[in-house]
Amino acid sequence: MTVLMPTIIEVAALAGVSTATVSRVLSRPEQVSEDTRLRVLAVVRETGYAPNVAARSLRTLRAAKILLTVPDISNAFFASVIRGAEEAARDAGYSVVVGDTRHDPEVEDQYADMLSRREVDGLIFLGHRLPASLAPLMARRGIAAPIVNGCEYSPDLGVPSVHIDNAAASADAIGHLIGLGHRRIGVVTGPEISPISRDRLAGAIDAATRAGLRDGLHIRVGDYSAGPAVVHTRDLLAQDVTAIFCFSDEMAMGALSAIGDAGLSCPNDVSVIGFDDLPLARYFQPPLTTIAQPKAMIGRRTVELLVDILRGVDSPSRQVTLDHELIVRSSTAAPARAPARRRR
Amino acid sequence: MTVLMPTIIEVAALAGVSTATVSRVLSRPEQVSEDTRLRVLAVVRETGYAPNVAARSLRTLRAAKILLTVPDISNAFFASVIRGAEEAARDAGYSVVVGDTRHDPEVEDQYADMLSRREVDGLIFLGHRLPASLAPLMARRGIAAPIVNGCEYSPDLGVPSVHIDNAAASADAIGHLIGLGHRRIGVVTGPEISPISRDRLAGAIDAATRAGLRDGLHIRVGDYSAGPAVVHTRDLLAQDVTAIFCFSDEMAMGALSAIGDAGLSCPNDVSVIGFDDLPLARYFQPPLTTIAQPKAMIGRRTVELLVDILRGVDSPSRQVTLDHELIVRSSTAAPARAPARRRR
DNA sequence: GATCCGAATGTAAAGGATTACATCGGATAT
DNA sequence: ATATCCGATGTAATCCTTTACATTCGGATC
Repeated sequence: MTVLMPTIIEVAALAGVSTATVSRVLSRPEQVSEDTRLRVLAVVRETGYAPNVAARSLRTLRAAKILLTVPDISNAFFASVIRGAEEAARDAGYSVVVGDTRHDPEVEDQYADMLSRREVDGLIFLGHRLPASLAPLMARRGIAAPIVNGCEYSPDLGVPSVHIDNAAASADAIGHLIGLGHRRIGVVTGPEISPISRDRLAGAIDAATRAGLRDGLHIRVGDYSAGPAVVHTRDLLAQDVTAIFCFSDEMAMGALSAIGDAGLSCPNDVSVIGFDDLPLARYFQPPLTTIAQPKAMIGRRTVELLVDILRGVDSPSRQVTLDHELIVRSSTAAPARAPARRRR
Repeated sequence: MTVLMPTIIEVAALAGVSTATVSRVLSRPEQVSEDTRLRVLAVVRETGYAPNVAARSLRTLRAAKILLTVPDISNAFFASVIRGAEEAARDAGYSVVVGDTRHDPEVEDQYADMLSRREVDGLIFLGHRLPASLAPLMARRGIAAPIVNGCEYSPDLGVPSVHIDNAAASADAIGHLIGLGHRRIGVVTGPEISPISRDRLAGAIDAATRAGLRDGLHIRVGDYSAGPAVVHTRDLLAQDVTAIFCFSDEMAMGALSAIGDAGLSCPNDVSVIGFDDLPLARYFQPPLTTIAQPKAMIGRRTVELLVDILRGVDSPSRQVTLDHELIVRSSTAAPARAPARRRR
């Protein structure tokens, strides 16, 4: 290992070939005779040479980087998506730049500028907002723009996306509760602006309506985080619901906390069902019944979709729907005969 | 917004100046007369021009990027550190590339190569291993190498780092339990190889020894994750401990789960204390007593340290110790008079 | 033996920004 | 009026790689 990384020129000189040949050995080895190839490779190994990415990127107009923005990086759900995306990206020769937008449109725009500036080749965003500064690009390139959405499928965005069937998943959750005998069910949603939350709500209402229990649904608007869910749960308990469906496991955690605080017990007095199947969900008290999303796979497929676009591959599907799964643990049970009443 | 991003040459032509002047307007505005500056800025705004980062990076040998590797991105603890790092990086004009090494030395090496290749300007690693491929760089540049560690302070690494006083924090936790009257205390540590875990263990043993309770400490080696902590907790309950100190909140969650499974209750039968103060810790059942680490601040300070190094600033301190705090919630209480016995 | 072909390799332009150095013009000093 | 200086700007080299096009050479074809 030399003090400074050698350039392709030095490698070429040492191997007694031109820089073009060195470059070819590294990127299109089949074009080079075996003799030459081995000689060059030996020099590369000796010197520890690695191509300068800036020069390469300048010449090729490719950055070999993908920007992945998440609305809240401290949300465990996104962590798994990121992991899946990183793995897929590495497989495809890209690295991932993770951007935490903190739900801030201004920050979203800042990150989106990296795409305009060609600092990254493509963008995957897990929120529901397409950054404003990308509108011209979308208008120009449409579906061929190197932009992919994860989770928050929204047809009017016109962006390829990877997601589960949120309405169906939600219907499964409600169906599970109704099947257990619940008739008064609380629902804690995500923000109203979130398409994902709207889909889930539609699915829940639909399932309840089909069972003739539309009026048994008590809906509260949450924001996927635990704090507000605690408040909503208190409120729902006052409505004598026997079960609560939270649109995220974090909110389910808040619900369990509120149920305990109220002197009630889950699932004896109130059942709780979550959404996401976080790694910790099985360690909740009681272990949480929830809808599992294939988090890592969502990350992986968004990257694959994006890489297809970057390579100009005509992918058959620009909307990928992955399977969800209802994971039944111990936080759901048949309701007690008499409606639960809060003690103390 | 034109179809293709214009180059500095076009901007220069439109503004009737040389490319040098455009460049100066953007990076050293004080060197340019106000007239010219305003004229150039107007053209920049009109055309939506932004410098090509590859060209800039090629010329300046700076990538304006920092690589941040974490051993496990799905661990909520790291999420907060990442967020702090990203914010600080953006403040300093850098963006952060997050790498998830999954505790895999090979992946660590792959990421470290990005530094050798000058793909990033510096590296922050949150694990305890300095990637092997960086040894030559460290040997050459020593403390001036653009490498910083977060959390896992290890003097022999010779790398600047940002961390809390883990031994003292751990002693605080044990002191809290002893103060409540606990005499048989379980400790679930991190992996033996983790310096952070060793420091915490040393602090715990030290505190117990000072109180004459060295023999009351029952130590089990965990790995910061919930699963193994469940098993260790079962084991510790069989030893009739009245309190358990876990070196991470995730493990505390596992402990709580195991305590519930054993038909015991926290804190009545067994107290539990964690480490990290994850955002969700307050929603555990019961709300978790834990040691708070300034997670975001750790991220922020690592970046600041690294940026100082990159700028050649002679920072006074290469080891930053941040404050921790014992957060007392409801998972710790005085032990019951009679030693807890497992029911059923 | 001349011609052609193709595989292997070389030459040199291009990619876009930064910056050391050169130049210019006007103000200041003498 | 001349010499000097300084601020503002321009010129052109440089960063390193990729790749279109040119060249070379041995072998096949006629």
